[in-house]
Amino acid sequence: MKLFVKITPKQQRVLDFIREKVNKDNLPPTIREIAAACGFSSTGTVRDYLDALAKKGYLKRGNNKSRAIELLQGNPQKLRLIGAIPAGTPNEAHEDPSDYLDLKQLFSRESARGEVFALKVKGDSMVNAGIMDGDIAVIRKQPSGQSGEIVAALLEDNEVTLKRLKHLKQGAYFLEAANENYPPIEKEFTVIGVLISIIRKY
Amino acid sequence: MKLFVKITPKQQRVLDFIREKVNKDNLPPTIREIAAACGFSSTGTVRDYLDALAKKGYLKRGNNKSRAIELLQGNPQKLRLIGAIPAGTPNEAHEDPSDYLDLKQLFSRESARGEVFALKVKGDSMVNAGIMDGDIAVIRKQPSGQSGEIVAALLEDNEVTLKRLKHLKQGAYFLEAANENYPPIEKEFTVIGVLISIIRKY
DNA sequence: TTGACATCCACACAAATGTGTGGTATATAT
DNA sequence: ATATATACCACACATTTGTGTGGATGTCAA
Repeated sequence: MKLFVKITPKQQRVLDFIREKVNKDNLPPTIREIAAACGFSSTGTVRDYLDALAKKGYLKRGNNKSRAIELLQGNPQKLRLIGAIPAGTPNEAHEDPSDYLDLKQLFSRESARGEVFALKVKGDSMVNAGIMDGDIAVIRKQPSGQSGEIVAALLEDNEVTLKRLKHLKQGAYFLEAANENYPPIEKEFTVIGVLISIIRKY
Repeated sequence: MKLFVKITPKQQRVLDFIREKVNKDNLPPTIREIAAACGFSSTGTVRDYLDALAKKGYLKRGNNKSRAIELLQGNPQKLRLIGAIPAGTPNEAHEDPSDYLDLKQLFSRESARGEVFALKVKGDSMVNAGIMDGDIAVIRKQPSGQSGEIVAALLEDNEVTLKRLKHLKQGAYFLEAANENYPPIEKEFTVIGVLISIIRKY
């Protein structure tokens, strides 16, 4: 899949119409609606445009489904997800669903059950785990965690903290920071959930 | 059109399925897709449900148009966002709208200003900036960046890398890793965008 | 000159799709 | 009693819709 493929003015016009329809009606147009709007007399022409735009990564098409046009750029819900560019042939258009990051689906399963909340991280006690001051930690609510998992825990003073949970042989637990300047917490604490995601905004 | 009309459990089930489809695929379902999902053997049954839900103001229907179902009572996908010093346990409900993280709006502003894409981070060259192997970097496409900003850059060998951009006095630039094991990159490179967010899933 | 790409067309066809008609049954309110 | 709403079904039908096939022309790089 090529990265930044230029789009021709005519392709831009087709794309603009689709975007306009989606924004206005919340419903992508059919092939014939595009043809009528852009002045094409053949459905095949529109199909060629859609295939070209899909190949360039501007939209995604469904198979044999009406109106199955999904915009990928200028649409914050779904982002193109690229890995390291393989040196050689970077121009295949493969329909790998893992090529896209769907923001709506990021936590859809968990949040549908209503057991997810977000926690703003304060301090640098987890910097060595890549968790920085100001990060947003997404937590799935649950009363315990496995050893090594990063959990949100409620301390005695009603403060919520993010630490790595460690099990001891005797069934005891403690909380370990990912920063040598912070001592482990062995006092009483309650696990309120496990970390499932970190979101940071710059 | 009446609002706040009660709907029956079965109507709720149909509505939930539509909402799920719209959130997941950005495409409303067809009548027959609803029938299959909700266990109806007749398309007429679904039409009756859609008419009932439309009459109650929960959705709007188009005429003779496929998938023309427009939800009128949306569900913003929001997460409770609590700070590090909560006034109580996160189980308590305090309904401040600023206490919610709206996933749909996470990158709406940035994507309005330009194209946004996601890049899967490879390697540990930015660990000291809290960016780890496997993280998803959200990049706003732009051809340059300010000194100190973390940018995605295209190297000579067509590899995309994430580094901190540094300006020199003479108008020259170089890329600096956030890991002392990696030397700065002063060879030819092209900035393709600036980092606006990091997303990590556990 | 070959190939890839862009830019169009016409027409056919199967499948998908919304709608229409005519039922059955239960419950509830007027 | 009558009307209204809910909750289904089967089947037919006309359209809508995406796709397939087979062209055409031109540009541009290798």
